[in-house]
Amino acid sequence: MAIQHSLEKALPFLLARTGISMGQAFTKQLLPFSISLIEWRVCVTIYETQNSTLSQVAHTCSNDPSTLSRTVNGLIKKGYIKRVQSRLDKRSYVLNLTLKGKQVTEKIIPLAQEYETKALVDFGHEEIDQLRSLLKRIHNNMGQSSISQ
Amino acid sequence: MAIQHSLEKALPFLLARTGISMGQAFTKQLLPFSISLIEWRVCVTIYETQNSTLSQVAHTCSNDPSTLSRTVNGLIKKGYIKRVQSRLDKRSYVLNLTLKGKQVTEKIIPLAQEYETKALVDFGHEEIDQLRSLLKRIHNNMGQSSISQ
DNA sequence: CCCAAATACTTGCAAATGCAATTAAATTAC
DNA sequence: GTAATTTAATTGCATTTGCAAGTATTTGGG
Repeated sequence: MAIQHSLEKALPFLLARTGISMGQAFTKQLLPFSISLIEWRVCVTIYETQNSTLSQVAHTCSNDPSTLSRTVNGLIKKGYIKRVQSRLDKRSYVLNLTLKGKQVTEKIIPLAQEYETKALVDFGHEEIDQLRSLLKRIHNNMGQSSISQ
Repeated sequence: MAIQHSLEKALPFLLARTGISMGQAFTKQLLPFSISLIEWRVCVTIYETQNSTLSQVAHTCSNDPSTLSRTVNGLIKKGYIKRVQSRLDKRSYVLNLTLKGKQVTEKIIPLAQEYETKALVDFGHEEIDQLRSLLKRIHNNMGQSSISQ
């Protein structure tokens, strides 16, 4: 007899596939802007938290620094980001959007908000707030505890 | 002045990074079993829903069929899965676990449950249920509405 | 003060990924 | 019944990814 287990109840599974499908759908929205999903995430992260370093962005986005290093290089080539060596820690480079990068980001933000509204079309405000808070708690659990090592 | 926007409130972002970090953490748990995260997902999907076809598994996991085609080939080589052409629709192949595949899957299931428990350490039962239901609703919204096209 | 360990970032390289094109079969329209 | 369209799966190919190794810098212990 089969072990009692259900994918429909397995949260890591539900989370992963919801994240993947949202990502795929939003990637299509980004097509006209010639910006990839990960580039968008980096831009909006820096937009929000100025003077970020690469490792801070990597932590925020849960991506590998090596991946983001290349992403940032691409964004610098596109003229969206400027990178300056930190005076406090010469191993790090402080990242900021250029005017051009800021303009692109601000053009996409409303799109992202509209997209989110559609994805959560039948959700009430309290539900959205609760979902946010649950996700943040999980992310915290992941960062601290032994499970991520 | 900056547009009003916060990553900490953007659900697609929160979802993506939570899914990514959970995936990364569980990948490490799988290391001793020499099975990748996506292989595990395929196995447990087939474990639960016997006689699945590739496209059904792809839909369940929100992965590209071409990716899963290769994953399934690998799992067949490992002797975890058997693939038989469907009599009803000769374009499809019916997938099932072999005994060996079933044994491996059943060995990992408790680990996955334990892992989930750790990730949700400070969550009550109702919170977990609610999170599940919210995620499923989003996944539904994604599948149906115009946003995924 | 100095050496060992840790951290920030980059790069090489092999593996994974996803889009596009292909083949084969089933479905729909006429 | 046949032609056109859709669907299932695979494969080629270019891109992306992430681990491991390497360099540079900082931190901590003795």
